[in-house]
Amino acid sequence: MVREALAALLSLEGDIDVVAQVARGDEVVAAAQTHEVEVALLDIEMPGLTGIEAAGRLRKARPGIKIVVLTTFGRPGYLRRAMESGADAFLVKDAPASQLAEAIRRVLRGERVIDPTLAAAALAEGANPLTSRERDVLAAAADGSANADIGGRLHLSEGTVRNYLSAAIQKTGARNRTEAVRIAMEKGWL
Amino acid sequence: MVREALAALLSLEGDIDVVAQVARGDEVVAAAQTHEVEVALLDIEMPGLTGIEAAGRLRKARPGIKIVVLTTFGRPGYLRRAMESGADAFLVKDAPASQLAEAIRRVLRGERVIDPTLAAAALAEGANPLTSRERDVLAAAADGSANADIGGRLHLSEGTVRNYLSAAIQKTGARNRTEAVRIAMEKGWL
DNA sequence: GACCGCCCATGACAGAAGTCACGGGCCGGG
DNA sequence: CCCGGCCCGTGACTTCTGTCATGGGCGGTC
Repeated sequence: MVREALAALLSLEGDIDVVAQVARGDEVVAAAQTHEVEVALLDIEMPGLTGIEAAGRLRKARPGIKIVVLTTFGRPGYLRRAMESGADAFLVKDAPASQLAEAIRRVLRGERVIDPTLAAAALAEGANPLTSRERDVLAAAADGSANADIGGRLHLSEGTVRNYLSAAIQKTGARNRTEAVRIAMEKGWL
Repeated sequence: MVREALAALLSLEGDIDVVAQVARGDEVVAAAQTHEVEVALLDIEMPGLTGIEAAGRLRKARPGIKIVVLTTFGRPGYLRRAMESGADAFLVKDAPASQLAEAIRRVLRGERVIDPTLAAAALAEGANPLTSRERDVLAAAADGSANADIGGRLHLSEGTVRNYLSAAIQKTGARNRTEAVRIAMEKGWL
């Protein structure tokens, strides 16, 4: 519904045509192959593939297409990963609607468009301090699984899970796993 | 942005006029007083007041206005509470856009509009089994606070917090507080 | 008045979580 | 080659969680 509404909004702009829409991240590249696309507008939260992953694949498959990433959550880590995946613009959904069409026009002129507040936050925070395994374990702990379950799922001993979680708790500055998950989520580290 | 886009979408329908928009739940009633409103379209996740709370106040202040509740999350508990607050329709955002205008027309004809799948889920699940205090404690535990912190915030002893949490864990069928929070959230019990 | 459910509390106990020290293997950089 | 970081593991220890039994007070209902 939101996608169709945004499409309607963009269609009202005289200089913008919506040539294709897909509901899933893993349908993005295929749609970009079969239509004349100048700009792709991607949401991060999508079934199939996230918008960030889709951006990376689209960049590889069709480097000429400009990419605008749109998301509900202005998490600095999202911004960082989106830009690393080749996005040309990064917008949050609570920005005014006028910025959307404007961002599309600007990326077509070769500019990069980023919310300045978010850019500052991303820079201030530095890179993701979690190692690959720490992220895995923390993500597995997010749903409330016990250490033994996580170990089983990731083929690790229970003690190792404890150690990784302890490290993640230290690095996030949290006081337990639940807080660590929340903080890592907010920063976009997961 | 989403709100403006939905407004644009609805404006394209010949028989619908968007006469007012607000960004916060606590501005809904005031806007309904100063405009000629037949139908109010409310999102649940809003700053200030939730759409459900806003629906209740609007129903009291202006009983004649039809209320359509729109939400990202199709949680049965949301549906239940929305209907109890006097909503005439309940839609999820991942429904096709055409349903939105259609729902507005139907509530104006006096009908109630509810996603049948969601209605079945709400009925199958029964009412919220958590007591008021269990909800309070569970909500306070959601961010990862320790029992002692929760007790301090809610003016309870640590042991009492433990007891309420234990009860909530039983009732949700969870195996620890984190899972209990997740389940209660999914069902819309918080 | 007896009963029930909710509220709040205490104490005891088993188990899970979190910290710390320590070890080995692997790989890349100076 | 040595060092550092990441990976994976063990063992010991403290603290926090979760469960259970048990109690009193309060408000409803039959």
